[in-house]
Amino acid sequence: MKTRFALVDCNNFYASCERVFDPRLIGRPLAILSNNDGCVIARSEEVKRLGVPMGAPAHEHKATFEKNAVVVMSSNYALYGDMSARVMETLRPCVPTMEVYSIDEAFLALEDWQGVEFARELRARVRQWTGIPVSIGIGPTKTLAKMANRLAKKTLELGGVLDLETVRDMDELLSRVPCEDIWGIGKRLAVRLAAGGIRTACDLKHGEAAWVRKTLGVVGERIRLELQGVSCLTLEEVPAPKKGIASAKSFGRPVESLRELEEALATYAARAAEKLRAGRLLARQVHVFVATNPFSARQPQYSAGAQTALVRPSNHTPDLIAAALELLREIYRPGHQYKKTGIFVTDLIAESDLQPDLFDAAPEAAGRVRELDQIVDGLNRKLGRNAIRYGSMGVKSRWAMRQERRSRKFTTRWDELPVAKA
DNA sequence: TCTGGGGTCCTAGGACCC
DNA sequence: TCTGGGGTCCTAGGACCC
Repeated sequence: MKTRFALVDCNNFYASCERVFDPRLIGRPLAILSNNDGCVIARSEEVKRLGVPMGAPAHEHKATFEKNAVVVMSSNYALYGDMSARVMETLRPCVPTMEVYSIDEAFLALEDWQGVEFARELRARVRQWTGIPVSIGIGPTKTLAKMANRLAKKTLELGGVLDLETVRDMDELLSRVPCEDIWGIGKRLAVRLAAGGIRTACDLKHGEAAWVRKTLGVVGERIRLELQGVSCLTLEEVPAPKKGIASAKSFGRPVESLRELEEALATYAARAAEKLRAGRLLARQVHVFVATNPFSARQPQYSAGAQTALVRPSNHTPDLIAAALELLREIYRPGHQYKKTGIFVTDLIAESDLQPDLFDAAPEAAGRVRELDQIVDGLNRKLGRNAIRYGSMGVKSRWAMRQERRSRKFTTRWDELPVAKA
């Protein structure tokens, strides 16, 4: 039995989520912005056709947006995360195994009989159950399934589905795919390949093994084999345990005072602690960084980081805040216009793997600490993020990111449910 | 004026050990 | 006066992904 992979990818995912809950957006050009309303991170087809590239700074395209009546929205991750879960749960029972690859993509392992017909039905089912349109690419390796998916999305006549088994001349097809469109090859590697005369997926597939290995390392060699149909990347059904958890954000406006940096960093540290607890993990290392705005050429630049080990692995909010603020005071230099700060916790272990320590607080005290965290998490889930917070996180948050046009949390908060009028 | 956030994997080089 | 080589672990930096 030969293995075949399908890649299911939601079309313009964030834009599609918004359209499910506001049908007036259907057919209108729609752009979704990153945190801080900074970059364009999702575009409806209409916006793609206007030539606004992925990741473009929003302010550079303001005129295009105005001229074409583009609806511009802030991103709403609570909504997208929940819609993603619905899509994944729709797919899961239809195949023997699957890997959730990102918020809007899943690799499926297919049985022999599952081909174009199956993919069409699956596509219709996801559309009907969740409102989200998807494209499906099928191939003998993950890299080829990914490529099939891109082509399915781009070629309207295919109806959103392409199985490479139905393609007669693979080399002809591969010769129309430039290297930088191959999964795993970015701009830099494409330049290196071009220096050796390799410009298309077909060139790479037939490239000389030793040269590819030397130029791109094992990563490139794997891709070359995958293009030949030799599967090197397996389906990761169970997600690998996390190695680190980050929480970092740019400010809505520049920040100079230590006091405000501390508030922001304490807020991110609390968020990191919350994520640790959600995954039943403890961190041993805490890294902190600050940076000025790298795009601001006229201002003096400063960026710095520092790290420390916690006395005992922890996911308790005050522990992380204390460690983070101490590091911040080490690296803070007055007189700079800071744009960003963040925390990164690493060296993670499962709560259940913690070795008891001779000097640990009495068990009942540790239990109370855990209970306090659980109460805070519970209230914040119910009342909204940071409804209950530590004093060091501040109240006014003048540094908070901009999010001027966010839709409601239609599916995850009772008080933001959509209202239907009959 | 305005340029995201959260991850992964690989490699090279240094420290250290035997 | 002579002064190895192989293995492992760690870290920083680069490249990629969505």
